[in-house]
Order: sequence, then structure tokens, then C-alpha cells
Amino acid sequence: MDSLSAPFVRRTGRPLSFDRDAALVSAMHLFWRHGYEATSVADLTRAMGITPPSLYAAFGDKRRLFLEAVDRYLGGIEDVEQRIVCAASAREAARDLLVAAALGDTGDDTPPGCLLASSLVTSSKEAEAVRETLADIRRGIEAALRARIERDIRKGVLPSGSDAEMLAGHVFAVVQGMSTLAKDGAGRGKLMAIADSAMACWPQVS
Amino acid sequence: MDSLSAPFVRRTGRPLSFDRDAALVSAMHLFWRHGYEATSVADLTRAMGITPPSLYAAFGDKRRLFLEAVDRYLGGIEDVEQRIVCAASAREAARDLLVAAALGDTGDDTPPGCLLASSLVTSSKEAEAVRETLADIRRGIEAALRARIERDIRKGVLPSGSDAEMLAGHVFAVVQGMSTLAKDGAGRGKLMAIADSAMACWPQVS
DNA sequence: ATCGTTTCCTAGTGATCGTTATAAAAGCCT
DNA sequence: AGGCTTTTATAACGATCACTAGGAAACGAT
Repeated sequence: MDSLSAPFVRRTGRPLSFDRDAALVSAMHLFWRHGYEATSVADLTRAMGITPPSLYAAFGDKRRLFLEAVDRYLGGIEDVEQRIVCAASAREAARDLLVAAALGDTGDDTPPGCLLASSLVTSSKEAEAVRETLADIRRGIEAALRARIERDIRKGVLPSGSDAEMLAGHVFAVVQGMSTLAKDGAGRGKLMAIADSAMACWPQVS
Repeated sequence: MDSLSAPFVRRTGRPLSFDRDAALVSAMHLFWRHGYEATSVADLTRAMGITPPSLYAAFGDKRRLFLEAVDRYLGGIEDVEQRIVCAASAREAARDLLVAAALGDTGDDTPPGCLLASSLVTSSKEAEAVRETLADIRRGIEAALRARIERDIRKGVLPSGSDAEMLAGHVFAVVQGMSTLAKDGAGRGKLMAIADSAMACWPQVS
């Protein structure tokens, strides 16, 4: 049981001298604020309080550290796609997404904007594979929302003439856009108002 | 008259061996596709067909070349703020902005997405001043749209209860978000549908 | 043809990029 | 205490970063 729940418990050798998760959170905040490519390994090791060999031993390389930071970020929002699937309705799922974005983009103790939306939009050729990985995650969340909308259309909760791709695309464009607005200085009240505005065009239940 | 309309006509010395504007357009396309920081001077000189000293003589440095490329980009959309001011109504200004974004983000001969929206969202500390310059432009366009909305509210074209900051913020979030969607592969039809969806929540003229 | 001016390319500047070889240090085991 | 394993820090790797001397080349003016 012990070897299953924690299969990689170290039994010999010099112990880690730093808190791996705390270091990961530090890296996440740096990527969150400055993006993937503009954050250097030197910046990371300074913020994480470790030296480069420790970073590479613990996380592989910069790319894998970043992807792990993204995982940790999305887990912190408690598995976005699952919340969409389990929402009471597509409308509630959309509203949840918009409100979570507005709140997450304007946290007091976190950088402005959204790590998923803004840390790797454009990239050099070297980072294009990482960019595509992030784009896959973004498209996956949008697809989950679209599927949730289609389910409500089939169930008759939404009018049969509703365009699922359009609605999901609209919500997702607003989520992505709010991140840039937040980085440009927009506050929580403004983003919440934008979320309300985006929901105003949602098809009414007849 | 000649010295006023073209004050910098060269009268002596070796002539430029390249088309300055064509080189600027090449640079603009590179910044457009890969963003400001991920585009290196070596990438630029290769695409522009010139050597680094020629680039620095003609454009100053990477930062000024980028800002000039942004100017050229916005001029290509024929002075965005002016179009907002001159539009028949705030509603038409918003629709114009959304449609222009949907079309501009998905041109056949241009990179996907919007140079203004996506080329410098996150940045290293070194590029933060450039980022702030771009953020100023973004906020300026949003402020112009907001002012146009407030004008229509005062004129009674829009209901007096309308929230100008919310409406302008919503339109602008969609414009910014569409750029990321385009970079992630969304096509023109989808972005146009999103533009329609965003306009659906616009206050109806009574 | 020579001069002054401007642009051209070659080759390089020091700094920083992501990453790693090396070996000392620190723990558990027998 | 002496091995065995793993992490540690120092110091560097070659490549690329933005940028620029230095001198040859190409023009108009005289």
C-alpha cells in the first residue's frame, strides 16, 4: 500500500534540501508573470532558491518544469474540464468559467492574467512544440464547453437553433481576452462586468 | 515646399540598396507571427534581406523597428481610433472593430492573430517598457470606443442605463481573445460567428 | 578625377541563453 | 567505520542574444 500510494519514496542517498512543491509554485508564479520564453533558467533558480543542477535533477528541463507548472495551475482551479462536465447546465458552466477567470486574473497574491491564456501565445520556432501543447489544452477546454452546450441543446435545455461552436467560442474568446485586459491593468470589478456582459447574450430558456 | 513635404530627401552619399518599406513589412510579419521578444535580430535581418548594421542605421534598434512596425500595422487598418470616432453609431463602431479583427486575424497572406493583441502580452523585465507602450495603445483604442458609447448614451441613441465601460470592455476582450483563438487555429467563419455573438448582447435601440 | 557623404559587409564585442561535467557533501545501510 | 546512493555547488560548455567598430564601396558635387 505504501509503495503504491507513494511509489517513489526515497530510502537512501542525500535528501532533497528544498521543498519541491514550493519551488514549483515559485516557478509557476514566474512563468505566470513573464511568460514561458521570457523567463530564464537563471530567473527560475534565483526565485526557487536552488542551483541549475538541482532544477534539472528535480524537473528535467525548462520545458517540463513549465508544463508541470501549468498542470499545477490548472489543478489549482480544480480540474477545469471536469467542472464543465459536472455543471448543472451549460449556462452555469459558462458563467463559472467566466467568473473563475475574472477572479483568477485579479488575485491579490498572484500575477495578473491567466497562465494558460497568456504565457505562451506567440513563440520562437524552438518553443513551438510547447506552444502547441498549451494550445491543445486551450482547445480541449473549449471543446468540453462546446460538448456541454450540445448536450443541453439535445436535452432541450437550450433552444434547438443554438450554435454551440459560436457560444463556446465567444465565452472562450472573452476568457482569453480578459487575461490580456488584466495584464494591462484592468481590475476585478471590470472583469466581472465583462463576464456579466458576455452572459447577457446567452440564449434564454423559454 | 519640397523640403516640407519630404524634408529628408537624400542629396549625396551612397543610396539605400533596399526598399525600406518592404523591409519594414517583412519585419512586421515576423513580429506578427512570433512576437516581439521571440523574434531575434538575426531572424529579422534574414527576412529583411539586409545585414545588422543596415538595420540599425535605417531603424535605430530592435525596439524602434518594432514600434514602427506596429505603427505601420495600425495604419494599415486605417487609423483605428479615427474610425471609431467617425462611425455612424457606437454599435457600428463596435461591429466594425469586431469584424475587422475577425478578418485581420485570418488573412490568407498574413500570420494568424493580431499584432497589437498578441505580440507583447507578457515580457521580460528588459522589454517591460515596450510592453507598456503597446498596452497604452490597446487602452487608447478601448477608451475611444468607450467614449463613443458614452456619446451615444448622452444622445439617447443607447439606453441611459447602459454601462459604457462594460460594453467597451466586453468588445475589447473579444477582440483580444479572437487573436489567441486565431493563433490556435480558429478560422474566419468561427471568428465572424463570435463577432456576431458578441454583438447579440448589445443594447437594442428602443 | 577627387572629395565629402552615406551605406555597405565582415567580423567581432561582451552578455546571456539553456544545459551539463565534475567532484565534494550528506544521508541510509551493513 | 566504510560503502552506496543521491544531491549539492562550482564552473564551465557552445550557441545565441542585441549591437557595433572598421574599412571598403557607391553615389552626387566640384
